[in-house]
Amino acid sequence: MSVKYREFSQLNLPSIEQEILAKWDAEQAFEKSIEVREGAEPFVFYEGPPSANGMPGIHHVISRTLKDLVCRYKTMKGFKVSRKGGWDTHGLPIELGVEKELGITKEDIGVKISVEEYNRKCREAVLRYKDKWDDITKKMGYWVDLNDPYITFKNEYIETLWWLLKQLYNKGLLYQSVSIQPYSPAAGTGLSSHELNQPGTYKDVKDTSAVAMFKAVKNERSQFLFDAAKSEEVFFLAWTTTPWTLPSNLGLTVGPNIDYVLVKTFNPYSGKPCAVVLAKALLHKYFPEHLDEFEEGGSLYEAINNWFNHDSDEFLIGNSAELKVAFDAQIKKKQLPYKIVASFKGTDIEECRYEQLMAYEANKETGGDSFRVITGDFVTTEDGTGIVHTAPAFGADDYKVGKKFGIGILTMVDREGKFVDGLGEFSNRYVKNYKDDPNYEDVNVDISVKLKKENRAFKVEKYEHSYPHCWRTDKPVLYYPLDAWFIKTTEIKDRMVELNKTINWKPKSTGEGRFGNWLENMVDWNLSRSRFWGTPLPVWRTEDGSEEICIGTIEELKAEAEKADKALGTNNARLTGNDLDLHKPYVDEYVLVSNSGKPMKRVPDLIDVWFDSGAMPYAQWGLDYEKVKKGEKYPFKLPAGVEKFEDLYPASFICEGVDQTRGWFYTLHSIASLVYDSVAYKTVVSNGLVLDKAGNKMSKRLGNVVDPFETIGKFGADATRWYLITNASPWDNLKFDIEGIKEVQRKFFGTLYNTYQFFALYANVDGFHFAEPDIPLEERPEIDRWILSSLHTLVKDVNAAMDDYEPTQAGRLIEEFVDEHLSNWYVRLCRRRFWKGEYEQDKISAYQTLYECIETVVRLMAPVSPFFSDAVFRNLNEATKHFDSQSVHHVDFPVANEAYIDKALEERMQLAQDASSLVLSLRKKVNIKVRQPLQKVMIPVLSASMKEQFMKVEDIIKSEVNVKEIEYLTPDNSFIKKKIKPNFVALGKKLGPKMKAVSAALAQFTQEQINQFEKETVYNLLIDNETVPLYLTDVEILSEDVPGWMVTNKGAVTVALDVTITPELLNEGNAREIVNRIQKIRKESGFELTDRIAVEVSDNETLSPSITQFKSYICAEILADDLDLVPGLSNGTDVEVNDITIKINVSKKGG
RNA sequence: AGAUCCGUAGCUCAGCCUGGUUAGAGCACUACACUGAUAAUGUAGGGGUCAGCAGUUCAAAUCUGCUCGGGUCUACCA
Repeated sequence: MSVKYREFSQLNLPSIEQEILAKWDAEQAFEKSIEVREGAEPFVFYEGPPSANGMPGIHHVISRTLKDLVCRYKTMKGFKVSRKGGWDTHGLPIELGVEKELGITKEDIGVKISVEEYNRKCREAVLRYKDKWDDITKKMGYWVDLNDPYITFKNEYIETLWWLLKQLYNKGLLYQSVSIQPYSPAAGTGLSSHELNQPGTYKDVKDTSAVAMFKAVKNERSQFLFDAAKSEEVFFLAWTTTPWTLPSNLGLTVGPNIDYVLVKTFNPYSGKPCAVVLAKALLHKYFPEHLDEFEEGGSLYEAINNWFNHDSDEFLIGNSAELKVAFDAQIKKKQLPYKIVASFKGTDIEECRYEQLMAYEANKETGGDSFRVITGDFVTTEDGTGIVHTAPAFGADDYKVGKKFGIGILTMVDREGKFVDGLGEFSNRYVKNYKDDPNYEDVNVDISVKLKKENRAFKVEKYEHSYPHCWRTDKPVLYYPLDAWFIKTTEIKDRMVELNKTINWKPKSTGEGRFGNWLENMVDWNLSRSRFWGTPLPVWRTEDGSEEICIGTIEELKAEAEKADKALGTNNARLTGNDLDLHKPYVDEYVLVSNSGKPMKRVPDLIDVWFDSGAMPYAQWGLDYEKVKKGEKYPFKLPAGVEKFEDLYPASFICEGVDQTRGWFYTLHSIASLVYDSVAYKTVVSNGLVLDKAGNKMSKRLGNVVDPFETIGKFGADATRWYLITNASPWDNLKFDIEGIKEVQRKFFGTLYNTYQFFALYANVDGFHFAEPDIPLEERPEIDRWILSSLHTLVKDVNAAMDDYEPTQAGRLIEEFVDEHLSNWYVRLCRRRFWKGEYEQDKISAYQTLYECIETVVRLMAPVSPFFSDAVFRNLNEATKHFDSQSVHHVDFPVANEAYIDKALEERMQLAQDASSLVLSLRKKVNIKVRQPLQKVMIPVLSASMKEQFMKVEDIIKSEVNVKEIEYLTPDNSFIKKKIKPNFVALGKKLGPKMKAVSAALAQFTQEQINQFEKETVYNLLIDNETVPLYLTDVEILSEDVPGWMVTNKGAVTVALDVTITPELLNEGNAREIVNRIQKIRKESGFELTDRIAVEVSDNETLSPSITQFKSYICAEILADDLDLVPGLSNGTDVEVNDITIKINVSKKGG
């Protein structure tokens, strides 16, 4: 039984992957990877459902690679990792897609197309690209169960959502209220934040803004203002960019800790004296810092100053025509004379009252205790006056603060965007030009003019700001109170913050910053959506809203439906058959009956699709009626082989793009917190975006989208995955560049491939099958022990990185090992061991060592690059049967054996590498090729342990750089020149400020001083007339030079090379050259590695002595039985050795 | 506007948490070498105001603050 290691014909990752894919299919490798862990501790993974109505992009490949590699890793670590796929099927993008396809808009639904038909189209559209998704999933090697995915539009799924909603309803956490939402009067519909975030919706527009004057009512609370002003009129200044909201004004909000001032001044339009309140910080927005041309001591100055201090509003200037002219000029220049007469905090004017600014018939009744000064944290002093005009109907902040203080609500604008009746001259006018009326006159201007005339405007100007517009009509949006259903997340905000602290966020900052911050500023979750294709809210109500029911299951719906049929004679029965559908329009046809016998209809709302996905931990399994009836905590179906829901919940790990922070991550977290007082996931990885190579976001519009099918087809999933993972941390944005994949393919996979091919080539020749028992570590040569030590260090580090969800680090470590250690040092130095000599201990040790390295590496990289690792693993394992497993994905992840790790050994190999590299660079400098042997290298060693370290790797250095001997120069040797420099870390702490002087003094040390220091181990340095004792640990002494030799150094390693070529050395060099030429001929002639040859060489006076002297060496190297010098040899190949041309004739023996 | 990440060689990234005096890799470029791993490999070279400014310190790419630039999310608010 001699199974050979399969050799690859070439490194073609895509074709290797196809082969492996076929095997996985045939062997059911994925299913088996879960089976082999049956009974093991579960590692719970949740798949964030993608929406299959768009094509998969390369950015999907990165997050799915992360998901996959963690799951594969955990599987190899012995966990049972079930992976149920899922599809997100509701939501606006799907509706928009269908509308685009049909060429219709929302208005057409119910007119040109029935809701039924529309929803049927949506249902068809949602899985349009499912095939493509399945295909990319398979091709990229993402192991997830696609046979039984959860689909959010299915009745079972929706039913579970209903059940969850009912839990919230029963806890009193689901309520209806008004909310201030973006609303497009032109389109007559509310807009979602998604719609508001469409490109181009925010436009810079110039609006008429006004600072209005709200007249304070004199009472106990405000008395101090009137006293300070010595006036009968005091005004609060408040700014608005939407004057049309002024008739709906009900309050003025100030910042509790903001400083305000009361200023005595004049109205800039009427010139009338007045006293106004505004934030101190914004004073100079309205009043000049210097009153130029308002001379001190002038008569106008006197008059106004007099007025400032006067205790009545009587206008002093009016008596003098001359002063009046000067005053008018002053006002016209907007150089308002003013005087601060009081300073106070926002809290000091809280609860002051003011007169309604624009009182009409329609806004008489306000439904609250209106026209008060209230406080809110959202007030800033960046703009306006620091006093916020508050119209609760038209701003989310306004609404919130208004509700808190009970100031009522007025909605003086109807849904078409025009003022209601009863607002005098403004009644029925559009607040913006919603109808494209060419004669539209801006009502905001008219309001401002009116305020000016009434002495109630302090400043009116055009103000440019960015304002949202409806993406469909291009008309400005307004914020408008609409009925909506909410989940009272704010009630458990503190608990959610607390639970969040137990979640392991990668990276940490997203959890603490972005997510933590979001939780801190949480508002109630607005569930309502006015759409057609989505999960309906399961609440039925009587017409007057006095009675309602929340339905939790299909059974409950059926029972209620039947009850209604009996009580009201309705025909619900037609809906409850087998084709029952919980979507619109069917669900809206149910009429249920209230306790008092009244009919109830479903409220029109659909729910936020984020609830769909956030509920997937529960809804993916569906409800188990038995458990529902028993009132179990987790009444969900369980898949085969799972005993309890706790084995499926919460997730050990989830992973999505960082854009899901306030999406899926949030909704999972809130539903789990609300319903189960639990986290939904213990670890969450949020990956960054994939940008194009210039750092731009990929978008269809820019045409810089990378097609994952093409990339994977061309370079392979493994190279793509490896590139995505190792190039940047998952949470950093990735600049995707095809060149990077090519590099990974060439450098990493190419090297590993070469290493394997090399191994297979010789192992097949020697018939190595790992049949022999493991050679004990201590019997293996130094270099074997070294690579094994490095390997186990690697295993340890990779385990640590993977456990910490740092696959980038893990991948980079593996790369470095394969390139630097395994290929570039171990294999290169050990090549001869594989093709020279008999099949005995040293050779077997080499095979065993290299085998272990390759096998371990492929197991380490299997999570990231599942295909190639499996291909190599299979090739190895088929020959050795090391593991009783077909696939690398069914075996355990390597565990480091500490006994193999020898840090001193790794260190000295580093010394050997450094020393070799230095000698090679010296050879290069003097142009002596490595094949030419040299006599001696001298290495200064600064300590006994350093010498010992070097001696252990001496042979390696000698053969690597082709020198005969190494001589060590000890510190007492006067031959080397030393250099001393401070040990900054140690000395810095000790000396502090004297550091600089000591450093300078050390630089001046002579060889004698250094030697003296070394001998006495202490040196008293005189710095600034102060003795500073230095010890050897305070400094570093390095050898710098060996006079008369070729010297170079790197760090602590210095080498000196004897470059003399003696005739003996030259002969040996020549012999090696000849070996080299003959090997070349062998190869060109296409001989087998094992073929024996006979060689004839033309006699030459320079080279023949070399050949004669090293004949046996040459013969051994080239597998020659005969080597003859033939004078005047005529046939054979011309070969040049050190500028001499000779002829060589090589013939195969026995052939 | 707020939060957050990022800014180091032409490009992609280490180093920063824990401050220490020649700031590293790979790619690309240039030159040379090697040729029984060969669609490989080695050696050498050029290439850096560590985004900028200020501070802390004997010492700052590293710690602090601010500014600028880029990305993302949230908001758009009088």
